[in-house]
Amino acid sequence: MPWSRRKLAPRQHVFLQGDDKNHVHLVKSGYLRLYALLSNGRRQIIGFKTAGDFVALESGSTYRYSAQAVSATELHTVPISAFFAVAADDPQFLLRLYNMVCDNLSAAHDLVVTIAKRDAEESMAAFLLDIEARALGRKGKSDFVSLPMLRGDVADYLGLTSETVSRIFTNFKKRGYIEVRGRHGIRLLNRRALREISDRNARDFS
Amino acid sequence: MPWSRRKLAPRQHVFLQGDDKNHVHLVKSGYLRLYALLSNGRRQIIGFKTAGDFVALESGSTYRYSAQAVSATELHTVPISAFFAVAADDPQFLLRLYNMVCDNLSAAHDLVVTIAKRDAEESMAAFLLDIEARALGRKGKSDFVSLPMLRGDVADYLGLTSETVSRIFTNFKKRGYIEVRGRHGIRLLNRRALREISDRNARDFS
DNA sequence: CGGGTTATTGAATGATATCAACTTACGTGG
DNA sequence: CCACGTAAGTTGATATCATTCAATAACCCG
Repeated sequence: MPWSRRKLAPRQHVFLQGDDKNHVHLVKSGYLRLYALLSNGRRQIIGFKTAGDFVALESGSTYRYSAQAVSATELHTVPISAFFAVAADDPQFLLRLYNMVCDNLSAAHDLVVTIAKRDAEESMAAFLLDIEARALGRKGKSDFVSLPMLRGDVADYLGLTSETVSRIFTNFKKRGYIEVRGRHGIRLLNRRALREISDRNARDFS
Repeated sequence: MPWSRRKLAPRQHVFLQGDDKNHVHLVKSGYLRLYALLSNGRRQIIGFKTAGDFVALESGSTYRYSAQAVSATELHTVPISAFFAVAADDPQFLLRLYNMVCDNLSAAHDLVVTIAKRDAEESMAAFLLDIEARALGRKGKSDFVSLPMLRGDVADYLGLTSETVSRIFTNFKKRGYIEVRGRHGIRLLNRRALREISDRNARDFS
């Protein structure tokens, strides 16, 4: 399968919402944000992609969202025709793609659940636990996790404002649940407490 | 492919979150709600399914959400092993499944966007337009559309409360945007206005 | 070290949840 | 077929929490 390498600087776009979809992308290193620009000008981030993740597996002839580098990012790009030509000949491969999209679907459902919590603290706690769990596949436990995205990215992902995100970071710090190092380093000190917040009932009987 | 027919009364479950996933389902008539029960007891509806829709195409060995009949529903049920045996032998069929899951993924993204609007009126306007568009495939224009689900379902779908949903219905009625007949009939009288609400900027410069 | 971007903090506003009372719709059985 | 009873929906008052606007502080790149 033919592919080409591509390097992106922060803020550079892989593609824009509405572009003709001619390629599928595989992230080799770095970090991407996928986002939709709403007609009202707001931005909804629908996911982040990191090394090993495929981008644009969905059907449709145009991209439904934009993909932009958060930090310096390398990716491999494959013409979509070649990609699906291989897939059509190799049911095994197609099945793997199928499962990847299924995983994306589950992730989207999780995002719905996280957003709809309607309590900023709950959403944030769930987000931090999720980010750490995803990173834990690579690193050792109880270590600092990299948070490459900006506060505004977290906000646009969870449906909050960057101020609220900032306030909750501060609040979690004060309560000793997390430790923050610089802008992009975070370490969870009290996962249990975060899990309780993430799971707590809005109408609490305490 | 072997399949069996199944009839469900309102409130009856097709399956529960956490059950072993042994079957795939195809809705023949009626209406289903798919929902996740959160650890805090709240319910997040992640989608509704109607005639022609497949349920449980996702990967994974257990159901990640529950499926329950809203109104009397008929469906065809296929053992998952048989289903994927056929799919593995028939790349054409597998590709169609792939595209269906992709559509589900897009729908989930749309839901994220709708919820994250964070303005109840915007979410509701988008919801009504979406419901009508989906139903319009079958019926003539400017007609009453069936809204089989309850107010509480809409609320749990959009991340609101049933009271808020109710208030907005009333409000849209008063403004002449919609007409409501009984509990389950609705007709959009002013799509343009609804679209403007759905698309309006929170920080409006008017 | 300096400039610009990003993040934090504060005060006030406003939208939606909550709690509670009341009304309507609808299916069931008489 | 009508009356009734229950579940669903509506409406109102209040409280809460996130947003908004604004000012300051920290970070990071050259």
